[in-house]
Amino acid sequence: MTVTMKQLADECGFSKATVSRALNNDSRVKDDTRRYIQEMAQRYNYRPHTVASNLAKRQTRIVGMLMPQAPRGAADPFFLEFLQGINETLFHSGYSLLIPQVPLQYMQQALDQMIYEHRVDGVILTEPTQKDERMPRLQQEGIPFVLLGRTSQPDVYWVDGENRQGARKAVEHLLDMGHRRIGVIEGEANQVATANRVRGYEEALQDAGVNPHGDWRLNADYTRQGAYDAVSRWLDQRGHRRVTALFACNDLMAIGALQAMKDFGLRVPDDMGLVGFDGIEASSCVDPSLTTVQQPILQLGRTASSQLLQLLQGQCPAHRQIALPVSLVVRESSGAPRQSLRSS
Amino acid sequence: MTVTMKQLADECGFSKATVSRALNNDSRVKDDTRRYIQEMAQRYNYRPHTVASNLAKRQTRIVGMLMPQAPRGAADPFFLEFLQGINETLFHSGYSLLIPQVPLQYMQQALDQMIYEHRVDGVILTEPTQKDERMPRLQQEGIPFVLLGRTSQPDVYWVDGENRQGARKAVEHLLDMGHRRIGVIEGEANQVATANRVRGYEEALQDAGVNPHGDWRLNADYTRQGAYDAVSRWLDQRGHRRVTALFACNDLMAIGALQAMKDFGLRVPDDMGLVGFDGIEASSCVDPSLTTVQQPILQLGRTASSQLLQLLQGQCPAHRQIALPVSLVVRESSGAPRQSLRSS
DNA sequence: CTGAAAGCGCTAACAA
DNA sequence: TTGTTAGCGCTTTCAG
Repeated sequence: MTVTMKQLADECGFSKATVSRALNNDSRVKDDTRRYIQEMAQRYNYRPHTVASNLAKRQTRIVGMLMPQAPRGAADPFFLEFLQGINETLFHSGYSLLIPQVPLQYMQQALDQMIYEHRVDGVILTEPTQKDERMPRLQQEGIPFVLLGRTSQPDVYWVDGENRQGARKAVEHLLDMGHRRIGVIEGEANQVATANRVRGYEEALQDAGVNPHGDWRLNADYTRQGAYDAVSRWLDQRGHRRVTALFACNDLMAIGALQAMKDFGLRVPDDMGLVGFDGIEASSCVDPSLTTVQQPILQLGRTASSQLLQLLQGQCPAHRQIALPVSLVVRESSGAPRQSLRSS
Repeated sequence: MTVTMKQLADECGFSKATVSRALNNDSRVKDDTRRYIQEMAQRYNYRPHTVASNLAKRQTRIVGMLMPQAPRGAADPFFLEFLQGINETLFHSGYSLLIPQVPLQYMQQALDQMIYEHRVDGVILTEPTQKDERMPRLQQEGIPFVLLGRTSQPDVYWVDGENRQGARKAVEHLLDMGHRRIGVIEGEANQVATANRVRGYEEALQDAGVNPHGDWRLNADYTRQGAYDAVSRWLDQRGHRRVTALFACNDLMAIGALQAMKDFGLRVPDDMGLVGFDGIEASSCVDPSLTTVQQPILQLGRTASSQLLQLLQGQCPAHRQIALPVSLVVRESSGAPRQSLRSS
């Protein structure tokens, strides 16, 4: 039994136009009538028909988000927390988030739907790759978007953690703990974030006068299982014989590495130091707890979405590029003394 | 540079109506013209305007999902996997999922928006409480919905895991391992799932002739931290003095319990056996790995969404209530021998 | 099999 | 300050 605006208008004795204005707080309507109409709307339990309103306004009040490439994705707690930051912000501005969480092969199709079928007003992209073809598409269609991650294109709005510096801090910490031969578990190779984290790793070693050996690099895909497999193989092949610590490009992989080492009979940190990246909750739950680079995950989500909201409202955000600082959280896996969860 | 249906129609030399029919595979249009029009649509890169189409059809092709009450929610891996099952199914039918992941106090508001402002065609509810006021709302508005969880209302469509039987299996397993005094870490009290799991726990004990003691019940809220705190307090107060094993109503709480025991200096399973519920991925990652009751999480999501899709398409699903079986996965925390991740 | 015309419910010029 | 009049882009009777 829904009441339409026309019915409400008739009931009020005003025209649809006035009712529409009153409900949208247009300044051109007399205070009395606005109050009256709003009151009536309440009484008749009137609710605007979003779809109709959207059609007329040529908007959807929906923001699309393309989840990262499989096999990473919603399984990574990082993105969950990120999502929460986004949702929070959007909700308060009356926007909702649409996440076509689909298999990789449909990713393009999902983006097309969002863009060309007018399903969303704006988009949040994550996990940019070296030459990401999603951005030109969005630009061409004039759809506002914000990127989680960074790109060299100067006209793109992005938000990112300090990947390179974070990785540096992680590796410098391992160096401080006395390690010299430090390996790295890399995430997917085509991602910008991977490149930057690996760069930070290399720089730290370089500064310490250590020349990274080819055997010290393990390729994985940002998943736990992927890292577990890669590290297991590496251990089996005795690729680790001279390495005393590993820096993993994210926590999930660090956790996988931890398990592989356990299964191989290596103790962490005694036999092998380990540092992760992201600061997901699980990093504090594993045993030994994981030393990691804490990203301001929620904040990344909030920032990305509020940038996008500004764009959608036709404003021009103060900064196009925002890099948020990260911090090293020292726990057990890198060799520090045990600590309890009690303090948390 | 979007092309509208009118433009396409003009280009084709047909009327909008025919074009609309052709593109929607209406049988009343000649095969030749249909093919021709579809070809032209491709060529001109025509994309239907979803909002307009939705307005005319009085639908949105969007399904809303109300995430569980805080503090549980998107932080629980269970729901992520569940979500994935839903998304998969919906995507293949051209539906998308809207998840207003908002603070608890806005939950009602979010539901209202979805319902009354015609933002969604149907809803998936989770975590029913004893007297859940969301269902009457939806029923009154005639909005199709499916429940994850169960209810006594006979006319509601629901999908659920076998909570009671699962809990029984868990506790019977502990009994088999020689435990008699088995405690339970309960989830939020007002949830139906909690009641059923606790019931299963009680029944198993009863059948074994064990009379559960009041001290054996710990109250928590389905979160890791909540369980950590509850168990820590319990241990401090020496409430555990006669208990040799715990059944946690979900894995997250089991993990929290694990940490609390570690911090207290108790070894699992030697000093205290532990079994969880859900079978989230993390249950196999912790140390010791967690014996748990595996729910068919993905399948729950798929089933719930395909039930809903049927309702949305005006069909009548074969079953109103679907209870999917669960299975006990025995790992280390209940006293079984260590096992490697390699097999996974 | 195809077309004309009337909406879907709301917004936004343009008048008054 | 308010009302009139066209749409937004698509679907769907109802005729032909």
